[in-house]
This record gives sequence, structure tokens and C-alpha cells, in this order.
Amino acid sequence: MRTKRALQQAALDLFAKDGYDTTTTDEIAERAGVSARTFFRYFPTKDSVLFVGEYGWFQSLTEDFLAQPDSMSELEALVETLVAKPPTGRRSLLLYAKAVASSPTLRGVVQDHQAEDVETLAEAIATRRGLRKADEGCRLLAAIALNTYRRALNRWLAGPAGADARDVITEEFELLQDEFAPTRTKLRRSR
Amino acid sequence: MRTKRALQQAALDLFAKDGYDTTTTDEIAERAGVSARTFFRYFPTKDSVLFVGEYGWFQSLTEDFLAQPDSMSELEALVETLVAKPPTGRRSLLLYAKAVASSPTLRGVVQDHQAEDVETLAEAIATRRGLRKADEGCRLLAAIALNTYRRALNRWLAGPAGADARDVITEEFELLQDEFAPTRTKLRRSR
DNA sequence: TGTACATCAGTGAACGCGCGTTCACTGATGTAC
DNA sequence: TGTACATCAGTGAACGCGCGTTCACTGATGTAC
Repeated sequence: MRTKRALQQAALDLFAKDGYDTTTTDEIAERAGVSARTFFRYFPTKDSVLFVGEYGWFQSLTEDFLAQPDSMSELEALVETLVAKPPTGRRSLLLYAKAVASSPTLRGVVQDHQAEDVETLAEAIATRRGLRKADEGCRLLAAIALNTYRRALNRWLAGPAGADARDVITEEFELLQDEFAPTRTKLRRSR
Repeated sequence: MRTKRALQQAALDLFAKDGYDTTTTDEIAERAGVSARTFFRYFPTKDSVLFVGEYGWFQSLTEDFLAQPDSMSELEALVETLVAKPPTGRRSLLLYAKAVASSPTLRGVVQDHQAEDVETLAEAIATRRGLRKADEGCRLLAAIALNTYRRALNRWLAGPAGADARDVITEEFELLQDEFAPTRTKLRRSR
């Protein structure tokens, strides 16, 4: 277990510093102080070393979302939920962001995880609406909400170290409303 | 040039049939009727064989968008533009979608292209608003619009062969408005 | 019409590199009796 | 306290595979004079 953590930390550092593609599994093992062979004892693939322990987090988030009072609008409830559990470990998140930024392969994997999250959140929204299954509307809202949240996270990470993540999240969702609320018109196209 | 096309077509067929990761460049060359070495004469990397000639398309789209009358709302103008140039070549698009679906690496590359498109569209929106540079609002709207368009495309490809892409696009954007227009509330959080 | 030269698409063979696998091993720690 | 056995983290060496590169070549086509 200590070895596993050492490998993960070494990988995160090297990916952020040198880029994912140019870092070899040998280098990761060397930095972690174990033999090259040992890397594959703990991780089946090179990229899996980055994605561990992310799965529980989003699940608990949707539970919190469903616990929000019905008096709130959906977006309000979402923002409350996200703001109640602001991201922690800015330093690690920055390394992670740098690592992901360095490789299309990683971005692909991240996107896959996000697609799962969209589906999870869409189901939660469906439940809150009293639907049995998520419909296209739920999925669209979920996709946009997560997209907005991701944008907020990126802005927070790119901004000054002292900024409050909760403020950035709230701002980004207000921006979302500002962009859409005033443009109410019929789109029905002429034939 | 004929060889290049043959390689592209062979790659598309094989990727869709067997998956990107399990298809080798040797197999592509063999199917195209040329030697293995010739593949890398035309394409610097395996994945580049899929992404050729996509760049002009989106540029011309933003020009069309800017040509829409000012009397239209932004979303109306967007939908008009997208509907005016509906996607063609359903068969190829289906193969392409299957290929992309088969590999996280490809999804990463596709996402990178989409990120560029978001920036391009954001600039166009900024121009239409009389801004010099795209601000966060422009980018957010662009990201959501392209996300919605991509969703519409996927639904169209997944649906029956006879469906009109323009109808699906219009529907998806109407759904977008329905989801957001009614939820106008203040999100400002209590401290 | 013939000769010399340039250009260019495609080939063959060999190689470097890094991921991931396979097989057989060591050496430390615990556990049964 | 001593002996035998099991378990388990980590190692070493060798290998297969596929991407992508390098070098030197062939053979067809065009072009200058």
C-alpha cells in the first residue's frame, strides 16, 4: 500500500513536470524507489495510475443533491450541493490538471469518466422530477451543469491561489443563467 | 492522392469494424493495397488518418453565423446556421462515430478539436455582440451550443435512417431553451 | 527522335522505443504444532 | 523453542507487439536540349 501511493505520487509529479507521453513507466518506478516490474503489479496500465479513488466522490454528491429541499429550483439545488463540498487539495488538482493537459489520451479517459457522471447526475435529476428514468431533458441539463462546473474548476485553478472556489462556482452558474434567461424565443424553423 | 484516399477509407472501415486499438497500421496498408511503409508516407501518426479535411468546415459555419440578420436572437441565428448546412454522408459519419467510440485516445483527440471549435465560435459570438475579444459569457454559450449540437448529431445517427437531421437539431435546441427558460432564479448564495 | 537528368510515388529491411506479459525466483513475515 | 509450511511484496530477465524512423533503393514519368 505504501508502494502503491509512492507510485501514484511519483507518476503525478512526473506527468505534470515532463508530460504524460514522455514519461515512461520505468521512470515512475525508479522515482518511487521500486523496480520497473513492480509498477505493473499495482496498475494494469500506465494511465490507470492517475485514476484511483475518484469513483465514490461523485456518487455522494448526487445523494447530497437529492437531499436539497424541493423549494429550491434545480439549478439552485445543484449549486448549493457543489458549493457545500468545494474541491480540496488545490496543489494536487493543479498537478492533475497539468498532467491531463499534456496528453490527448488522458483527456479521452477523463471525458469517459465525465460521461458516466453525466448519466449519474441525469438519473438524480430524473428522481427529483419524479420520473422513473432520465429523459433527454435530464441528460441535457446534467451535461450542461457538469460542463459549467468543470469550467468553474478550471477558472479557479487558473486564477490566484487565494480565491474561494465557492465564489467561482457561484459566478459561473450565474453566468449560465444570464446567458440563457434573456434569450427566450421560439426556435421553430420555417419550412 | 488516390493512395491517400484508399488508406483513409481502409482505416475508417477497419476502425469501425474491429476498433481502433486492435487495428494495426499494417492491416490498413494491406487493405489499401500498398506496403506497410507507405502508410507513414501519408500520415505522420496512426490517428491522423481519421482527421483530415475537417478544419475548413467549421470556419465556414461561423461565417454563415455572422451573416444572419441582427433581428434574430443568438440562439435563433445559431440554429438557423446549423440547420442551413445539415450534416451529409450519414454512412461515413456512422463509421466515424463507431471508430471514435472504440477508443479513448480518439475521443481525446476529438475533444481537442471541439475545444478549438468552441473558441472559434466564441469569437464569432463576441463579434456579433460588438466585443473585441470573447469573454467568459461568449465561451460558455459557445460550449453549450456545440455540446447541444453534438448531442443532436448523436441522436440523429442513433435514430432511424429516414429522420431529417434538421428536425433533430431544432428539437434539441428547443429542449435546451425549455430546460433553462423557466428556472430563472437568483443563485446568490448566503454566507 | 534520342539522350541525359530530375522528380516523385512507393518499397524493403532493419531498427529504437515503450507498454505490457510471462516465468521463475528471493526473502521477509506469519502461523501451525 | 524449534521446525515446517504458507503467504505475499518485490525482483530479474526475457519476450511479443505495434508505432514510428532511418537509409538506401526501384521504377515510372516528365522535361530540357
